[in-house]
Amino acid sequence: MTSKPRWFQTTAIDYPNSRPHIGTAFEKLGADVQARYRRMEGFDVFFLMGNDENTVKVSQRAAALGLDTQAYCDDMARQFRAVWDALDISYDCFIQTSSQRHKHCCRKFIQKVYDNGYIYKGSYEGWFCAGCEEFKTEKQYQDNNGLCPNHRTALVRRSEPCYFFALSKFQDRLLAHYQANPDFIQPESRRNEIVSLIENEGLRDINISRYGEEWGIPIPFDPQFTIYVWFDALLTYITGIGYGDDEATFRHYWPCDMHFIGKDITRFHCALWPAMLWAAGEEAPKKVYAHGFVYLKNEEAGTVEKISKSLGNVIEPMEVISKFSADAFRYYFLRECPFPSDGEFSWSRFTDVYNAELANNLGNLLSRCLTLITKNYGGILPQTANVQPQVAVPGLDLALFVGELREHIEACRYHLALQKIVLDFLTPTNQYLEEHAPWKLVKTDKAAAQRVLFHAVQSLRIASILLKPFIPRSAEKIYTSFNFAIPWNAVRWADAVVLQPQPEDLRITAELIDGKIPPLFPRIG
RNA sequence: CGCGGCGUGGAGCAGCCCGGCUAGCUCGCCAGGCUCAUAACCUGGAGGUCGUAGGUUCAAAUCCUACCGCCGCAACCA
Repeated sequence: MTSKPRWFQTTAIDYPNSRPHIGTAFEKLGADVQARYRRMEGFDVFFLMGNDENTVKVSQRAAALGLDTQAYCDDMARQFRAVWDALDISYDCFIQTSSQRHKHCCRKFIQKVYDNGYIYKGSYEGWFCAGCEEFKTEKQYQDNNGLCPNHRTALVRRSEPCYFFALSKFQDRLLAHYQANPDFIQPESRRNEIVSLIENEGLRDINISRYGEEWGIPIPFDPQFTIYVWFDALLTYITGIGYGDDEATFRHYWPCDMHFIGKDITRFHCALWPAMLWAAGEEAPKKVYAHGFVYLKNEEAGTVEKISKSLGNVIEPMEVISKFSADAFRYYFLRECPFPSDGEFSWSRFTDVYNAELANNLGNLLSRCLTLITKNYGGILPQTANVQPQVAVPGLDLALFVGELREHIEACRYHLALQKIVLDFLTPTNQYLEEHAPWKLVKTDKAAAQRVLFHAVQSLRIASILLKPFIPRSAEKIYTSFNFAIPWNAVRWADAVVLQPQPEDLRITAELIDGKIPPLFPRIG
């Protein structure tokens, strides 16, 4: 293992009932920015993702399609990964809960919790539908006047044996943990929610078994039962890094630095999960980050809708990626939808943000710099070797600026980080060009115009570094358009602050067509 | 009284916690400028009862009270 500080992060694992939509992607994007940023900061990053397959609904869905459940899961996992790959999500491992490795390690874990005395046998009573072969919640019972929402047949009161996890025993310890670790649940609003929930309602022991299911992980100490999907799903976070079969790797990365989850499953991660770990003698994760949701803005109706299959308003990421680009997709959601709270998607908003900030501001800045240097200097700015560069933004304290961005990124306020880059850095650089007008200056004082361009290009270098976690491909294109000394792969976040002379004259290395670079972000018409 | 969030010029937001310069920003709109650039860029302008009604204060978008409206969560919806 390396001596670098390590950074282990996960995203929630997804049900492969259907393909991922833009909301699912939102979470992965937020996590990906963090992972990329941490790598630039020199961390030994491990980024875990996966699919949650041991649920009855998955086997039902497979059966409906006439497929073997495992084959169905494998195919869905392939499709999920195809989307994540297309979005440049830089995960290190993708785990399927139907994998033998996960099942094996999962059984080891639950056995340990059982041995430690936190699992006991009891019976679960509730409203059961014979058609669905599952219990319905009290709310479902009431909403449907005692009938099954699917079968319209009467629900029957039924009790069956089951195993309980003694969650209630951890209530005080959890509250103490929240108190001692104020950052454990982020953002703060979610933390308040959980704390008040536990203080007001308390925690009950939960049923962690299902009886008579074929699909799922059998409980080692009573194989007639399978493990409740949540108990099993959460365990990916440790089986994915070797719990139970690769002790060294597990010890290296655990406890997790950040679990990225949706705000709807906060309680599982903030209450159940730490309790499970403690019950097995392991440490709780360091931080759980519950991000907001993406809703759809219905432009005709002027309303905001939840994304759902039943409403038929699902937008698949691939639709946006193939129409525009992965970076356009990334930029929109990271810039326009606050990660800590909710955001909205609409095609017209997408067009606005893309045109205004990516095409007109960033892309155009690159174009004008490249063209000016090519036309007037043949692509090389003479006598710029060993010249001290300056920031082309008057009054900007670069170190302070980059430091503020760092704080935003570490708190997952990506929208504010991007806003700052555009407003406080890119726009002023465009203004700088306007003010010094090198296209005019070059006619009277070629050396002065050359200095203006030299400094303006520094902005592009800095911006590309700062944007690397957000829009990696475009950032690379910008950076590699010039002969900057440090290779792209070796660029650190801190390099954004460093203004250093280069041994060579600044020159354009981008591939030009008729002396011009094709627009980085062609405007959407 | 289940919990939580929101309501600021046409649209989207910031400001509110720790009241105080002419309520700030982006998009859109209008008028100029520039012409290096992706009809892009730059400058200026119009447009606001800061949800409603009270209260506290020399002073409230900002604090207090009530009400109205919208939304999310409510233990297998990312």
